[in-house]
Amino acid sequence: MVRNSRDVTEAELNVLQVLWSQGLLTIRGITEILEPDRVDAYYSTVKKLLERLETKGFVQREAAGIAFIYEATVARDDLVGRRLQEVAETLCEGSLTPLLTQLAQHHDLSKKQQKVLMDLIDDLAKQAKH
Amino acid sequence: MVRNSRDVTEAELNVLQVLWSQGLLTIRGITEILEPDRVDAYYSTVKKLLERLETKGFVQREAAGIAFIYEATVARDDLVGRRLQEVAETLCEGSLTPLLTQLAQHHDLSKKQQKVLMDLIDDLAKQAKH
DNA sequence: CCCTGCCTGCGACATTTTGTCTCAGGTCCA
DNA sequence: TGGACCTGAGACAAAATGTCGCAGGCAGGG
Repeated sequence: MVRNSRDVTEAELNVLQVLWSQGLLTIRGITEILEPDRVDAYYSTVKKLLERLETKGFVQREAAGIAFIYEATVARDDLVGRRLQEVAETLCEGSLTPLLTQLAQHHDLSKKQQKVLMDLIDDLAKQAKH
Repeated sequence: MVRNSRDVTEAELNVLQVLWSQGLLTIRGITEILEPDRVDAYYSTVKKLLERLETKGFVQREAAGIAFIYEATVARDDLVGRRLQEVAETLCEGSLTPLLTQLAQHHDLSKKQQKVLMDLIDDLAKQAKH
């Protein structure tokens, strides 16, 4: 019963977003962006969040004077990729085709775009079958 | 701090998978497929899982003689769609384009297929900009 | 030289979520 | 009438999450 523990939790993601948009930051820097009105209390929270992110390998830090400076080691797109992969594995035995199909049908693509996508999917299907 | 509570948990998904592949089933039926060796104990677990799935609207039941018969009300692809949507909202401000990009780059598509996809993505980008 | 402010490591907590089960009470049939 | 099987309601333990507190170190200003 190994728990699923999602890659990044909600609160952790907030921290990551800040790092993605601001680049390198100290704990305090991040905290001031996330909770400017209660930096004191929230500081520890951010610290813990970063600690967890680091053990998961999503951020790294580097000494800078008295403090540490944190930096994201995954890009937003990496995370997107991971999650897609996870969806594929959890629901589609690892195949990505169903994801493409979903994207093709579910959303605001023009008829033509849908056709392009569906053709590509057919293509993939053949390729897999071969 | 409204918790995220994923659509369907691991254990719940197992139940759903059975329903997807077998169609209509009673609690016992599902249990016998999932844990044939300990039906007695696991029966209650499946019952609870179905109960939760029902409140989430992912299965429905119908009286059938003395018992209830359960049926999935979401298809696997629906779930795929939901999860993709969630990824898009959580990481891409709702845009699906990054997901397509990820799919295009990340995986075993031929050069030609990649090109097709990327063109489609460009297309989408233009369309959005206009 | 000492105080204050900021930083760090380490751990505590309260809540929820999840997965598992137990119980008490009905129903149906051999 | 005794099982065998169902159901509703709820108890639990473990783990995940989000929040903080505390003690100790370094560094510059008064």
